[in-house]
Order: sequence, then structure tokens, then C-alpha cells
Amino acid sequence: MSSIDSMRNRLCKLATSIELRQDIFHNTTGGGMGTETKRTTIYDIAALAQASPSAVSSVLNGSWKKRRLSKALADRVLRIAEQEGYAVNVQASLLRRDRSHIVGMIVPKYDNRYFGHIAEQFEVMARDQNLFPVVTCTQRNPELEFEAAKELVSYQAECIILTGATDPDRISAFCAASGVQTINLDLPGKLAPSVISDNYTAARDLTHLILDRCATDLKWAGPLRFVGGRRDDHNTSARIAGFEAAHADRSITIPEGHIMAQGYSAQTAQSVLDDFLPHAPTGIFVNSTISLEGVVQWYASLGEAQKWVRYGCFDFDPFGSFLPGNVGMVEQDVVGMLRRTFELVGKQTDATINILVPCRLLPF
Amino acid sequence: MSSIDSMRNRLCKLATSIELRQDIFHNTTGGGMGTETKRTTIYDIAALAQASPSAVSSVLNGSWKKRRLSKALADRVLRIAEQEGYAVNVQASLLRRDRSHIVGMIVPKYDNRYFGHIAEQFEVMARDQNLFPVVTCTQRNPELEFEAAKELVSYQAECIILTGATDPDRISAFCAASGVQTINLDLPGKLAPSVISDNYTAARDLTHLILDRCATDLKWAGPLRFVGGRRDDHNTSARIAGFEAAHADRSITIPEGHIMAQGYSAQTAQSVLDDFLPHAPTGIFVNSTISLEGVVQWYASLGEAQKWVRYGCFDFDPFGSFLPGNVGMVEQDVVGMLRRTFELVGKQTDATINILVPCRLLPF
DNA sequence: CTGAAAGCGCTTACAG
DNA sequence: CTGAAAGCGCTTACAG
Repeated sequence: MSSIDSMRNRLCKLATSIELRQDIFHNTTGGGMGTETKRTTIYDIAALAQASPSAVSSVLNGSWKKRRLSKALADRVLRIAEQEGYAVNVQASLLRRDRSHIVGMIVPKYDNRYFGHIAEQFEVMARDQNLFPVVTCTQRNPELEFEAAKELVSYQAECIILTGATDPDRISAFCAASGVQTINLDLPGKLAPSVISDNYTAARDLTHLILDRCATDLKWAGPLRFVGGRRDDHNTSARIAGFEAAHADRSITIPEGHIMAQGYSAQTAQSVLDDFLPHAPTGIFVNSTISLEGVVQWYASLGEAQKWVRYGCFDFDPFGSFLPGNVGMVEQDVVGMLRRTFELVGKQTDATINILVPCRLLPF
Repeated sequence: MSSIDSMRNRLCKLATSIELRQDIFHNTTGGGMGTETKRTTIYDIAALAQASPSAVSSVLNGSWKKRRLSKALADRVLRIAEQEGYAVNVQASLLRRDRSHIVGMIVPKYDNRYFGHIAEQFEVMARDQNLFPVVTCTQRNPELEFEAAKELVSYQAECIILTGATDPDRISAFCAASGVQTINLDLPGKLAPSVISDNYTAARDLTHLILDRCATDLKWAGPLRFVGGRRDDHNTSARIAGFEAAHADRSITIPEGHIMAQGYSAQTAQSVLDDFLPHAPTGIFVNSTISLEGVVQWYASLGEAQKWVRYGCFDFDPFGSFLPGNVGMVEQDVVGMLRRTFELVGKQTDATINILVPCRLLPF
């Protein structure tokens, strides 16, 4: 202990009343936000409990039994800590400990059923394993993603889950250099293991479902149109492959212009369809709920022609089953994906690991 | 600098090649997750750049101009830091600095349009102000809320936004003792300023909208039913007051059983209506999108009787306008609420401050 | 203008 | 069984 620390202790011992002690140490400081009271430290509690800072630290971090401190001491310290509203200083504690137990996650959006669910379940499951989750939302912005990952490394995160990251490999490379594990979720990467939905199979199943409904309801055999997403996006291209495979299963040829993967916004989906007023049966594979908003907007504008249209959507929304014309949706298995992800956390992993998690097809 | 530190420095100076230096300091340690490389520190960079740790620190934290270090030195240090993949140790840095710039938020859910949007905008707006946002999702669980707030205090958060907290006052009291500011968002509290939606006015407006539509579409003048939420919940009770006021505006008496605020789940909303098959005009004020799911489920089961029903919902969902029978929704002004909230962050605030933010009524 | 030194609040190996 | 002491990786007042 430094000489100032011991002086502090001696002063505390002299200060018999809490009031006096507060006069000495709880002086308000000017910096920071508002009027800031100096936070209670283990030294304050040690003085109050007539114990050493070491003993207080042991009691507060739970190692007191191992160190065979007396129950009486422990109770006393705990009571005083409670009274004083003590909260450990994580910065000081982690600086000294060898593990942070922090698991980070970057996620593109919260304001989205799928990613919102992922972030929420991630926190629940991390806490269940005594890990401390820190999630941050990076708006699909590659620079922000990288900065956020760097910040998580700075916070001594032990593992970072990269959810739907636009440039996961750059982040994985940086993290690896600091000995921080990364795992790709939802979109794969080359430098870390990946856990993703089985987009191909689910898209193939959904395509068959829409084709079946078109056959039943409209007495029509396809081919369907594909709306939403981007061809160069991994998930969209896997879904297009499934879409094509289902057509191939039925020996249906897909004409050139039927794959309309021109972007993710509702606006784009709607404008792609804008001039299209069907006079004959039409089936649409809608890629993502955000594109669905555009398709439904368009559908609502059709009036009588609605009878010619059936569609299904890859991704789930609880109101989906109430949308007229919607024959089914694909729900991704968020909990399943996270379970597989957590199996990898803290393990020696291989960048070639690529786990495909099946989705659920929900016919309406 | 300690004697070991200076020995380190001397060793570094002897270690002319990067490889040799790595042999000395980049030894893999067993602890933590996977194979962990010792992270690069300012001492490593100092040795590599032939500079003092103080100088490296200044360069890395941007204070080098103020300290008038040479541009050449700064460039050299920055280049080496980049090469080595240096990331500052926040724990060490914050332990020494007087401000953390951390702003925390607890939020009940991410998996919800409203709260998801709040969390997302909070992060964006915090970063815009050079604050570091840390959001955590507490599942409407009072114990978890308190633990999460305590953790944020431990992380030296300067301010914590309590969003929809079930027991905000307990948290505010604890935080105040540590000099940490709290602000209530969405639900008010007694011990900290509150920023909440003007539930009363918006509910009154929505009630008038539904009554108007019932008059036009069904030639019927009310009274409406109120479904969802809990009477003892602040927001629900304000909405019920608005609901009642609108009826009073039109001199309509609301019968006893018409206010069915028996809980938030979709299940509850549906079961409350389950045995009700309308044979005459009916209008429903739906409290929250989660209750809306139940109401729409019920509505879908009505068949022919759908023609007797109109409803509107407090809260917004992008698919809401496509739901048959739905005449309009209330959208809460998330950005407006957060803007008012951030105006309070870091300011000396008064617990009696109670800011009401108007909502937008969206008629369909 | 620049670097050595002190110290932030903890934790734990170590000595007694 | 228990406490003094060292040290985690930074930052900055201070001395030169």
C-alpha cells in the first residue's frame, strides 16, 4: 500500500463518525456530469469495518471462504457495503483480473424483429453462462462495425459475435492479433467460424409452398418472381439458389427478369413492382420482411387484381399470417443459432467451421 | 515507473528485432479463452518507437499537440500502433481518467418495435455526442433491472436512462448515492426526471378517431371497448383516462365491463374477447401492438361478423395499415423523446421534471 | 519541450 | 489464518 493509502487509513480510523469521514473523502468533485460524489471504495469500507482492504476485497468478490476469513467479518463488511451503496469499480477489478468474462456482439439493427430477437436472446444466454454481454448496433456501416469491434477489444472482450457484419474478415483479423476470438453469425466469413441459417433449403421449401398454393388457388404452375435483397449478398444468393432449385425440381424455367433482387428497402420492393398490374396468376418470393412492406403496399393498391397474386416471405413477422395473399413465411431459428454459437465461445475454433441451422417453414 | 517496468524498457531496447521482442513479451498465456496472446501495451510501442511511454500515451490519446510532441514522433507511434493492432486498454485508461463518457440504458426488450427503436436511436444519438452507449435488456424483471443498473454503475456510467423500468425509484436511489444521474424514459419515477409520451392526449385522439370511423362505417356511436395493458400501469391508466375523456366529450357513458385491461400478452387479449361474437357494431381501443396480435387473431376468426368490428391501436407497427378493420394507430415520437432525454444528460436536474412528448396519430 | 514518477481501485501471491 | 505490498496499463501533474 502506498504511503498516501496508509495515511488515508489512519485518517479513517481517526474519523469515528461517518459524517467526519464523509467530510474527508466524500468531497464533491467538479469534473464529470452534475455534482459527483466520490464513490465508496474498499478502503472506505475497510476503515468502517475495521478490516484490511485485502479482507474487504475478498469478502466483496466472494473469495473470503477460500481465504478462511471469519463469517462475522464477512457479514460486517457486506452490511456496510450495502449501507454505503458500494459498487465495485469494474475498471480497477478487470485491470487486475486475468479474465473479463465479457462477450461482445455487433448487430446491424435492434429495430428489426430478427436482429432484435438475436440481441435479446444473446444477452439472456450470455448471462446464463456467467458471461457479461455487451451488444452494440452498427447500422450496417462497415466503419462503425470496425470501430465498435475495436472498442469491444479495448474493453477486453474475450469473444465478439459478428452478426450480419458487412466486412467480418477485417474485424476477425484485427481481433485475432489481440487474441480475441470472433464468431460470424447470420453471414459467413473466411477468418472465423460461422453459424448461419440454412437459407438454401428454407428458400427451396418456401418456393415449393408458394408454387403449391399457386397451383391450388390459381390453377397455375409458375414460374415465380423473386423480390428483394441483393444478388451479391451471401444470404440472398443462397436463397436465389434455393428458389432456382425448387423450380428445377419441377422443370420450370425462370425467365431472365423474374429475379428482382435490387435492394432491401420497402421502397425498392414497391417500385420494382410499381408498374406491374397482373391480369394473370402471379406468385412472389419476398426476400425479407422489410421488402414485404413494399410488396404489401403494392398488393393493397391492386384492388380487383389481388385475386391473381400469391406471395410468401423469407423471414417472420407476427402479423404476417393476417396479410391477405401471404401463403407462408420462413422463421429463422434464433435460439438454435445462438446455442450453436455459444458452443463455440471460449473454445479453440477453426475458421473453416460453417454451421448451417435449419429454419422453420410456417404455412398459413 | 516501477523497477520491473524500467527493466522491461531496457530489455526492449536491447531487443532490436520485432521477433525477439515478441519472444520476450508476446508469450501465450494459458488463462482466458482459447490461446491468448498478450496484448500490445504502450510500453511495447514505446520500445519499438524509441520513445517514452508518456509520449506514446499522449500520441495515442490525442493530447500530443497540447504537449507539443513532434509530428514525426506522433506519426511513428501511430504507424507502429497500427501495425501492432494496438487497442487501448479501456479499463486502465478509465481508471486514471476522471470521466468515463459512458451513458447506460436499460430497456425491457429489443424484440419489440418501440423499444428496439429506442435502443437503436439511443446508441446513434449518444455516439453523436461523443458519449459511449451501453444498452442492456432486462426483460421487465425488477431484479435484473436493479442488477443491470448496478453493473452500469460499476462500469462508471455517468448517467443511466431507465426505460420502462418497473421499479425506477429503487434504482435512482442507488445511483444517486454513487453520484450517478438517472433519467426515466417511457414510464415516470419520483426520484429522477421523467420523459414520457403524452399518453392521455394521444389516447383521447385515437378514441375520437375510432368513434368517428364507427359512425361513418357502422352508423354507430359507441361506447368502445378497451383491450390490453394493466390498470395499475402508469401508461395504461393515462390511456384509459384519455379513452374516458373522449367518451365524455361526446357524453357517452362507458359500461363497467368495457374496460378490459387484463394484461399485455396477445393470449390475454384474445381470450378476453374469445366468447364474443358481435351481432351489432363494436369498436375496440387496442392497447399495444402485442395485444393487437390477439385482437387480430380473434378478428380473423369472426368470418362474416368482421363487418361489425372496427379497432385502432395505441403503438405503431408497419404492417398495421394492412390489417383489415384497423382504422388507425398511434406512433410514439421516439426521436423526440430521446432528444428531450439527452438535453437532460449531464445537467443538474430536478426529480420533479416531467416532460410530456406528443405522439402522432396515424389514421388509415 | 520531455520523461520519470505517482497513482487510479482493485486482486492475489507471498511472507509471516 | 491474515495483511502489507506489488502491480494491472494507463494518464497527467510535475520537475527539469
